Amino acid sequence: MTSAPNPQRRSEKSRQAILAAALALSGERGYGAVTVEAIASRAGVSKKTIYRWWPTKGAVILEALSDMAEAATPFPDTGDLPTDLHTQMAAVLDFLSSPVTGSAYAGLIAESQHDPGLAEALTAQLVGPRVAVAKQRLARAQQQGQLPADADLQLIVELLYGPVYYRHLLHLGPYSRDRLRELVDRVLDRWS
Amino acid sequence: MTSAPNPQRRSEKSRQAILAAALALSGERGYGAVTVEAIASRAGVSKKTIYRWWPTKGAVILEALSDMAEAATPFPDTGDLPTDLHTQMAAVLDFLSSPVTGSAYAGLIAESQHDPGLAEALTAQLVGPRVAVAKQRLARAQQQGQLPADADLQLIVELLYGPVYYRHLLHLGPYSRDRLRELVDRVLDRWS
Amino acid sequence: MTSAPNPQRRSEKSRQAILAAALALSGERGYGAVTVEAIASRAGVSKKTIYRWWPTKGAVILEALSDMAEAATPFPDTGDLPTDLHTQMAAVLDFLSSPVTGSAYAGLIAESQHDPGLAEALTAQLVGPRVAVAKQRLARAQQQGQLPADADLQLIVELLYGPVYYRHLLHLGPYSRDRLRELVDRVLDRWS
Amino acid sequence: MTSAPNPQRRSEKSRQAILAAALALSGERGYGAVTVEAIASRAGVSKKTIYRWWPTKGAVILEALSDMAEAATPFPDTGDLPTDLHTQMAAVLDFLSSPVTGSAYAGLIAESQHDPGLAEALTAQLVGPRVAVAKQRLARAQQQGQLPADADLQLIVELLYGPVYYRHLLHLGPYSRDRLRELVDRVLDRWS
DNA sequence: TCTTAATCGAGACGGTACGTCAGGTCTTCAA
DNA sequence: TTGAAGACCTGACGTACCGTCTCGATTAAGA
Repeated sequence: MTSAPNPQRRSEKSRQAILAAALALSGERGYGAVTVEAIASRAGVSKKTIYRWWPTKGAVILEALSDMAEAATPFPDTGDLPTDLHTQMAAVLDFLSSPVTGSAYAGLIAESQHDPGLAEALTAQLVGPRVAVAKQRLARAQQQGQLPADADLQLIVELLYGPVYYRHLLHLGPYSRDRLRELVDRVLDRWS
Repeated sequence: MTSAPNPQRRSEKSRQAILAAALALSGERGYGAVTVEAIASRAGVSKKTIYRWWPTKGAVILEALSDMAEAATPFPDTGDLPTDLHTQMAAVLDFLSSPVTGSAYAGLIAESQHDPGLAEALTAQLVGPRVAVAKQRLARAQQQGQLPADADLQLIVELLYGPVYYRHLLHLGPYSRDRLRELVDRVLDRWS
Repeated sequence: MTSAPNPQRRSEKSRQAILAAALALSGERGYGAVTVEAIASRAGVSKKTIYRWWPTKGAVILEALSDMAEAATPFPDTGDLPTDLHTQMAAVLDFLSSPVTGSAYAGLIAESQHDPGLAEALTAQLVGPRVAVAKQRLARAQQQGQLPADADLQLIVELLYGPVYYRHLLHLGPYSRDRLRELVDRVLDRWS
Repeated sequence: MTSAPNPQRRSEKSRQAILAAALALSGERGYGAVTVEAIASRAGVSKKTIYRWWPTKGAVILEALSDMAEAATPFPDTGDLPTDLHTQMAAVLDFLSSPVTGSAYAGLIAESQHDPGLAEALTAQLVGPRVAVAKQRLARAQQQGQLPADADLQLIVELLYGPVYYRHLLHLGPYSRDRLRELVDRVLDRWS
């Protein structure tokens, strides 16, 4: 997706400016305002430079979000499984609700509906890794006997994240911290 | 959304042609090919006629899907709660997976990310009603003692539909009928 | 041009309103604002009614101008040829320069460049009759010996009106009364 | 009118194609067929490119005609004033009557009736220069004593060109070469 | 240190679709 | 049976972005 013809001479300054401009536009004026031309103009960069390094404006947004997500809290392991899950999901919720990243992420999911390549990159770079660490945490809990050996980890993950994304993408409003805790407890209930 | 200034003399023939053309385009060439110009051309209708009755191509698609959904199976009540839920959710799943309605529905959710008016209409006309009948079925089960009196029906609904939408919108592949049954059983298990 | 399919039941009130609206629009907002829709709206009349009686907006304007021109001063005969010519030409000049009729007339000539039917009607109904009376006046002067028997009356008319239209249509500003008098004298001078 | 924001990198090939397409359309199917879309389509050019360099289709036609007119015969000076005038006016007449330029020029004058900017550009670029050289020729004749010192050159020009435009724009048919000669002789008669 | 080749900004280019406007035809309903 | 109202198809308008492309100017290698 973010293939680079020859990354040696790539201008890091331009790259930063482009990613920042894309996020800023999305945050300030909505994902609809994110346009290659608008990004170029705001970043003080030519369109050619963007197309040289990214195939799509979606790829730009994805890279911007990936950069941010990497910096965000990794999955904690305090020994208390429900609390750890709640901590991590709260981070995801903040990501979805933040004025900066929220519309960008929602727009990205939206755009991935018509762009298979973007869809793949999105799961590979943004969603997949986070799901993977969640599963790892659950597997560890399973090894420690906090979850039955035959617990279906994939289903647990879907029961946890599904409702969060569902509410967000259908504009039903985000979960409160308390409600999120309730969700986690209820899902783990019969497994723990 | 789909407000009509003066629907008295509206041409029903044109309306049908437009909705059919929109769905057909989406099914055959993807949501990206759904364009006001393309709809007009295929429906043998002028763009003006579309803009007269719908504010957005999204509103056209929404109306087309609403028309279809109304005709689809209503929520059954056989007395067997898990089976009834499974039946209804399978209908939703088919709606999401069908080559005809699938890309249209996904595209609609996508577009609603940048269009608040469309988002509202989407929940009001398409999602809301179906969630409402699901809740009614659950409430009836509750009255009959199949669910505890303090069960959180809203949470149940989200645990059921959340994963389905989640998998669909993040392109993780649809549930099989068996897997769907497992999901229903697992969720209800928590309140038995 | 202004043919009437069935003039029996034609509403004189509507006719007046339409002609007045057309002239008013042209005078107030320029010929470009003269639109069948605008005329209909301002005259409180349906488009159909206009199309029933006139083939073109140009025909409407033409009829409006013809009505006015008929009411204007006929060609005088005081015995003094240069003065009579000057009087008549001043009337034409006023017609061209008036805020009410000016842009309408210019627009009509303009439109006649792409509409042969309108062009024919324009000369037949508006220009032709006025040229004819001018020629009649010149012929009378010729009979009375004020012009040589072999004077080319057609050429005289063209030398008189040509410059007036030329200046007007090429936006060189209208003649002053004095300058107009000079023109008449100079032209007649050639045949004295 | 035909101002260029930054003409350095303007594509001369596109410019030529656009001007040629505009003239061809006007010649083949009349000025009414001259449409920005039709020009773009025939010239193999995007509409944006036309709008980038010209404000109006009229401006395109004007530039096309200016290019042609520049290439046409300059005002001759054989020493014989009437003949020189006749030569030059015959060129104008051909311009007006040619199937290629005729309808374009007439349409241009027509359009200038509702477009003040175009009107100005028309006189500045097309009409003005040609009138100026005519006046220069007359002034030279005046210095050589072929015309009286107090001859009104402006009026002479109007008496010469006025009738030509008058007949053309009111669709009275063009002058024959002989008739044109007659006109010139008659106008110069009392001044020479 | 100096070349030299890729990258940079700028923005013109051929396109597609947008949403609007006017033209001219046709249907419905009240008078 | 007319006329006001206005829906309808057509086609052009002028604009916004798309993704590609040439320009010089800059810049960071490798010679």
